[in-house]
Amino acid sequence: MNTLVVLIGPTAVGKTQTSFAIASHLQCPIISADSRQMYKGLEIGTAAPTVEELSQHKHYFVGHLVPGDYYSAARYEQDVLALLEREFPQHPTMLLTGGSMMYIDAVCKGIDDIPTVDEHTRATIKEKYEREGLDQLCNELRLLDPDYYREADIKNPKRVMHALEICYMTGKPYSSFRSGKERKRPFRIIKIGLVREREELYERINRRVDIMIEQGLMDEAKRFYHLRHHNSLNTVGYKELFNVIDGEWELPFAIEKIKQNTRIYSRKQTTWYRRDTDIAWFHPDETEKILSYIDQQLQSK
RNA sequence: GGGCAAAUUCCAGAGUGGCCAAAUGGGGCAGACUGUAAAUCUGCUGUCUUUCGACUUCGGUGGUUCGAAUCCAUCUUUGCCCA
Repeated sequence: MNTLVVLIGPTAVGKTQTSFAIASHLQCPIISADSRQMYKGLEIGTAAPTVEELSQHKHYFVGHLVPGDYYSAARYEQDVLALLEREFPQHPTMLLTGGSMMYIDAVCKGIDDIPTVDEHTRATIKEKYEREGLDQLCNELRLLDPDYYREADIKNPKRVMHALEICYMTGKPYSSFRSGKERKRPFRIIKIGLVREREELYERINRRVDIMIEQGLMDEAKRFYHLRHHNSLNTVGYKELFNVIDGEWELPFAIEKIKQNTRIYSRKQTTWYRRDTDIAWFHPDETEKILSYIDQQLQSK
């Protein structure tokens, strides 16, 4: 049976190094599950694999987009499934790794088939929100999709707007597209999680941010300043430096903020993964243990 | 040496007699998550208790008052000003 090994863990925990060890062991390419490393040009701020690392291990979904390109978890799901179909004949065991929780869940559990919102609808709802406010959008949602309204996070503008976008565009309630059902995959999934003591992780985060600055994160941010309103640049490490460019923040303050926001991000990832009981947890230093765990899982059944 | 101002819960900072365990922001913690998710949003944040509630807090001490973070005295510390 074909197998997808999924390596997850909070940012800066050490996924990259471990992924190389696993990829070498399994002799397979690496599928990145990082929603920001996909964008070309953001290498420093997203701690993307280096050119050298890329030459040693074949990677998919690194730098294949340009900041400003539209992408989503649903597209990622499709793209990865298509890739796996192509790769499994040569590599019956594949490795997926990254920190984008929803992307990983989209691959492992599937995501409902909801139409992609067109530009026009998106602009219409956005304008409506800005002009009439969230309450008005909620009122409308209650009429158009009472089922979703009941369970929706109605304080979250993004959720409310998206539901309305779908209602407007399709003429059907958003909830009619939502099954919430987990998809069965035609391959086995082995989930490996990496953890460190919080203090240890924070030290690594702080150190990594300092290194990013030394490597020229500021230049990278300057290069993409003109695209700062795109979601791909609404990213820890860039948004803070944009404030420096705007003259609102001093650099040292921005650096502290990057560290802090990265710590917050790592905690959010941990919260997400905590409820996933399929994950086997290891310390990143336990490479041998991880490899033998994978072997053992591969041999079973 | 003299004068003035200030000391508030992790931090900043409101509060000037009861509606104050004390606004608001930051930070911290926990959580949600189906379409640009490194996004977006929520809750908690003195102690004990499931709730009701009880108890201890607003630099120290001592007063005034039915009642004080708020008023008075004094002490300590800090800042500013005059020497």
